[in-house]
Amino acid sequence: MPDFAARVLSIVRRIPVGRVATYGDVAAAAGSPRASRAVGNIMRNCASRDVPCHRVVAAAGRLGGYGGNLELKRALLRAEGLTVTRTVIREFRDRRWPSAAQGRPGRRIQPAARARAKTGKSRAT
DNA sequence: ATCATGACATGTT
DNA sequence: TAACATGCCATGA
Repeated sequence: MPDFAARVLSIVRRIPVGRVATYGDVAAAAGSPRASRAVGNIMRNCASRDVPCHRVVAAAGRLGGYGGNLELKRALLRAEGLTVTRTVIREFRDRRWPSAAQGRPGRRIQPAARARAKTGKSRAT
């Protein structure tokens, strides 16, 4: 269903200059907050140059990946007025996409995912 | 507290 | 089916 992809592209295109969004944010805006991987995949295609895939970064302000030209991504970000360190963006949460809820009042837990995330290993006591 | 690892979730290719 | 430019949580060191 290309809808998702189209939606993602549309969203990424709406990212203003000097601002960045995470795959998760884009995915969430696209309708599936868990489809961050899908977003990355779609970006990888980068069918449209109108899509500033370089403005899409990983969580925590990390750049994430960029088809072998990761430094290019950093350069682009810096060129937009962002401050990027070796691995993360400074003031990231301050430069986050306005629509992406800057305020993160604690992380919501997902009982479902968490229940399976236990790896089934021996848990303490 | 931080880094790394394991596992699952979600969608496209 | 498996891989991927991820994310989140919990655990282990």
